[in-house]
Amino acid sequence: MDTASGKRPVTIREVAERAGVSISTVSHALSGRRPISAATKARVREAAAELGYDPNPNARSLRTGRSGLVGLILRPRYAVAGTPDRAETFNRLVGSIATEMLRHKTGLIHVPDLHDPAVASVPMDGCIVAHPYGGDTALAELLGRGLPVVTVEEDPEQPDLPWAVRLDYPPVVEALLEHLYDQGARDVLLLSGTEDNAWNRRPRETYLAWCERRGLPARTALLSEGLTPRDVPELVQPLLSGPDRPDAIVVATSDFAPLIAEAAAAQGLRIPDDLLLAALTDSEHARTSAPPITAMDLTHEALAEQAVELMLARLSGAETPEGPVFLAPELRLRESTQRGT
Amino acid sequence: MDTASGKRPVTIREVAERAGVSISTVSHALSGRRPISAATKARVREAAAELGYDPNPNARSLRTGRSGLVGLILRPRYAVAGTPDRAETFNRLVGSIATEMLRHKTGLIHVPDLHDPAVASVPMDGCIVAHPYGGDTALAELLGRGLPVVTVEEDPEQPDLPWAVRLDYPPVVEALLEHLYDQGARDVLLLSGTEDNAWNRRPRETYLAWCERRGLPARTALLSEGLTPRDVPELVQPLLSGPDRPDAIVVATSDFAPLIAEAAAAQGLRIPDDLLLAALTDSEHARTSAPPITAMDLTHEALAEQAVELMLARLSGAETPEGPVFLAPELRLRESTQRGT
DNA sequence: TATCATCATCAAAACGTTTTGATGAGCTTT
DNA sequence: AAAGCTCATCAAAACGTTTTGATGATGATA
Repeated sequence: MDTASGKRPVTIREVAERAGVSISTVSHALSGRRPISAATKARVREAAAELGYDPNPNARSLRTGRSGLVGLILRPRYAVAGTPDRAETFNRLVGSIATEMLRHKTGLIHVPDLHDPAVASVPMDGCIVAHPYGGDTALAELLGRGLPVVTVEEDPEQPDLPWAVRLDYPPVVEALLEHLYDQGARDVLLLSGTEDNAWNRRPRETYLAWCERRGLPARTALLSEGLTPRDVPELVQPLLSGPDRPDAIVVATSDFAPLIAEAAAAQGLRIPDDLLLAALTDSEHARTSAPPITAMDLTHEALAEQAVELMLARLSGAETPEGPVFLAPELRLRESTQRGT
Repeated sequence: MDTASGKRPVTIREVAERAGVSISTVSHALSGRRPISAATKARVREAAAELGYDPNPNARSLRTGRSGLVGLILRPRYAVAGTPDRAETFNRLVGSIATEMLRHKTGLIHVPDLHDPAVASVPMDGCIVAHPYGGDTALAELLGRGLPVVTVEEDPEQPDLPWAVRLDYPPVVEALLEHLYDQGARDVLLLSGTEDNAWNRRPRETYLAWCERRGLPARTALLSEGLTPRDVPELVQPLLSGPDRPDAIVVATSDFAPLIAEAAAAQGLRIPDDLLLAALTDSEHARTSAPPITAMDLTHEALAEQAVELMLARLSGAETPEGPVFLAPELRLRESTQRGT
């Protein structure tokens, strides 16, 4: 077969020659932006079909200034670092945005690396930045270029940036902490992740305020999202021994929750009887662990839906609210925080 | 702030003026394709940096004929139809390819709709078509355009199309069937999906051959991948009652396996004691069902890795094997097919 | 019959790059 | 000092569209 490669694509000029008209007539006939007689239009259509004409997207975009494509930059590094354990979050993030874009029949580009000059830049009409860092440089660059940007979660350094789809953490985190309190917890340890984004910052703020209000000690530590499962138990071990061990742990990265449960078991601590355990993301690990672990679901699908809709509305020139769209994470109460009644 | 929008991007002409050189000198200085004196090169670099110059990707691609972007067309409709239940497969497919592309710092475009003329076509140097249909029209169109194509799994009507990454089903499906036989199954029912792709065709062929060779009855039925969970039990119910009910079921779509288990339980059939049950994809549903269900893992991640590597090798002009790359699916034996010893 | 409006089509410019053949300045060689 | 080279830079063409002002033909009006 001659499907080999390097077959030169059909241009509008060849269509014009075949139909016996000028280039501009072809353009008008196909786009319908100027009246063309029915006969000519039919001849042009036929010629285009016979030749298999497909307009060169680069030429078109160069001329019109729009590509019809939306970019996607996914911030959390750990997700890309891509241990298989962390893949679920990444897949869900990417998959839900891709699904939404397909529903709207609009092309989506995963932008590989905005800053590397060796990487060709990408023709996009707008860009979705998911989970930006504090003072995110990529975000700043895109805004500096005047490109329409929609963020999923806010840049914590610029919380009032317009066109953000945000999660409303405080009420849900507080509900979780109150739940732990109800179950008897008086010494709650918070293990945050190390990426500087809204998901790590906001719940921490709420936690600190809650401890203060309740008159409880605030105890926090960091647990990098990039850790391998091997590393976690030994890091957590010392926190669980000794007389002043916490009676509840809230860990950000839910993939680590089962590992903490193991470490606890190794110390002879039962969950939930001796230690309550909850996570700030949901995941298969959390759902299927024994016992199942209470977690906050970030509702990535809903975030994706809102972000894509907002972006497409902006690009189509529709009126859009500049203020942030707030969504509520969902609390999934499971056995790890429910003591037998 | 003036990050509003519509800010006209910086062109190479402005950089040239600022640096006091010609346009072509700027191009050469930045690309290094012709020798430029160190002093001039520095001046150009500086001017570009100060202005925040970013070459227009459309103009560049128009001129060079390459965009540096790879397209992705994901065939299975049910995945896109996107009931949340089926999202796992879609996310894993998309996520693993996106991950690989990011690793290689190359942009990936989700191609929305190849045939809809209302949808702008997309500037890609090559395209990965995942799980093509039999006689796939999109695949044919891309090949017709002379675009480099790599398929994940083959078009079952054109199994010998070059540059495919394929799963080697027969040995693994046979191993599964033998396993069922060892566990006592003598009447195995196969419930295939309705999408016409390799994943539905190949295992079915192996099953029919195996039944023949073993002298067992071949019993197959269809269960559309697009069914909602509600529909499945009542469709399956009649197959499970009566004197000639099967003693083992292999169902393609693993999300349906737990539903079949429920239907069986409703008939008083215990798994694995009265009925063996296995699936031809793996999923969370299968892993966490009670009992956990034996399944064939299609190793999407490995497929993605091979496909992306093959595509990038072709685009970079490297020597690549035309013949298919074969990978083996992995059999995950679980309780649903293991009778107590 | 001469003039004017209408309609369909055309020619040319523009989008922002990369690429290539041409040009001029500065050295070396005779 | 004239001729030949090398090196750095430039001007112009080309990529394939869309868009717009111009043009010619046709039919209606005075």
